[in-house]
Amino acid sequence: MQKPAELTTRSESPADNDVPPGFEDVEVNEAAAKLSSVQVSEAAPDAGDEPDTSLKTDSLVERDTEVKKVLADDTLYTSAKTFEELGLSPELLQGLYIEMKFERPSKIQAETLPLILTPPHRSLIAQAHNGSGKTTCFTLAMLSRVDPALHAPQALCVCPTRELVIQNAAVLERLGKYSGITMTSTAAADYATTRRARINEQIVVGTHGKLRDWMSKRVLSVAAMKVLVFDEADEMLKQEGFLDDSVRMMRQLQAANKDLQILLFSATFNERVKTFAQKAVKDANQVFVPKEDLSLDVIKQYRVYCPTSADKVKVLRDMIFPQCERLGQTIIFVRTRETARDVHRLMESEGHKCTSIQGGMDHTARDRVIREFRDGTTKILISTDVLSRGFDVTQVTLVINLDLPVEKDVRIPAFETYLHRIGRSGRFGRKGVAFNLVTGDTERRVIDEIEAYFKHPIPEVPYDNEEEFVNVLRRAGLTEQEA
DNA sequence: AAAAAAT
Repeated sequence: MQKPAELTTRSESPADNDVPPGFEDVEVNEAAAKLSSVQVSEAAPDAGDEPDTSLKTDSLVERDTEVKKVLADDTLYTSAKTFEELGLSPELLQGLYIEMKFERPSKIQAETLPLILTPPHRSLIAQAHNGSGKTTCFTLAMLSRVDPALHAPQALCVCPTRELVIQNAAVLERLGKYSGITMTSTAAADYATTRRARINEQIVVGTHGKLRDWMSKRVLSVAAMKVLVFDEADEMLKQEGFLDDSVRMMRQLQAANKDLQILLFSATFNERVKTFAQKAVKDANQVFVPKEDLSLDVIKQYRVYCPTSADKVKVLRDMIFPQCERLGQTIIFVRTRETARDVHRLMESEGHKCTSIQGGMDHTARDRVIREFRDGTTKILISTDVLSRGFDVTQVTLVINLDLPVEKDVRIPAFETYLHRIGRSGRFGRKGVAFNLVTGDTERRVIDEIEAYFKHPIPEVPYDNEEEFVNVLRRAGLTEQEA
């Protein structure tokens, strides 16, 4: 694993000082200087090979969490080893222990919760691995900061998809079960048409479109908002995506409350989005993970060269579907809505049971597909990138990229999307395998670039050798578990 | 011919 020497090297690497142009240089440089001084003093004992556990309260010295913290001021934060240390209410502790069955904070929770919950409640830009418990972080943050006596919306969580809204609302509901705190979501109700009164619920989860509608109709008041969370924040701040809506949302809430706490959470922040986020959210604390450390080792990744796209379907038919009863659950990602529909129809016509989901379907159909997949009725789900981020089904062990993740210009790899897609498997330390089906020179280049970007090998498996396929699945430990 | 998101 990681040698102490490498830790020291990393802590002094120039990457720590890569202040984005146009950003408030002074503050960041001060913070960076503070950061490196912390690291040097903590790295020093390693040189003598003398274990000094008393100093190792910071995750910076932990081997498997190479986080880089940049603090906005001198406030002293101690990472939390227990939930009790966080000063959470007894009701929230009950939610954690009884309802969620959590015992202690995960690493990202231990690091970020003190940053979020300690006055002056600074904003936070936080990067955390897929399945490392970041939903719990921002959910706890919202629940802790709400005033239960005030019956008005005080925390808002914005998500990129309806499915994520539903999922986050469910976590919120469970964690807040004993708190008496009220909540609603854009997927649960249509206030604009069904009721004229204002939203009284204390926490609101939603997608942009409907939130904007509610706010413009004054159904959702921003007057008492204290916390604004962006889940999948890099996606929410992407130039050609939700950027405009997200910025407008921030301005609107900040206009009502200049002390608004903004929390940006994602597993990925590329340099461009990171730079923008740092400019958009002033004086934020920051927690980042280098991209090389993000490609989770628990997920075995392979490439499968297929001569034609018909051979891709052949791989599904001959290798994947016959194994699916032994495999837990599988998500097959495709690039377009049309492909999702077509592949679904084709496989069904051949007698293979599966479902598909894409943004063109109506809400009730989407909800039904998700429900059936969650309860295990369906083993194989074909999906566009609507589910690439955040979707959490523990039983998913296999991810197939039938189309590689690419940008609008299909020659350009969508690196972040790749990481999010394969992260749908291997949830919470379970096993996971990802097969990338590759046809043609463009996709060949794309998978090579993805491999190089994350510095993580993606070895080849032949497309027409069933025995080899089964071996790969067995070696990964996927076929041991009987359905 | 990209997906995602309002009416």
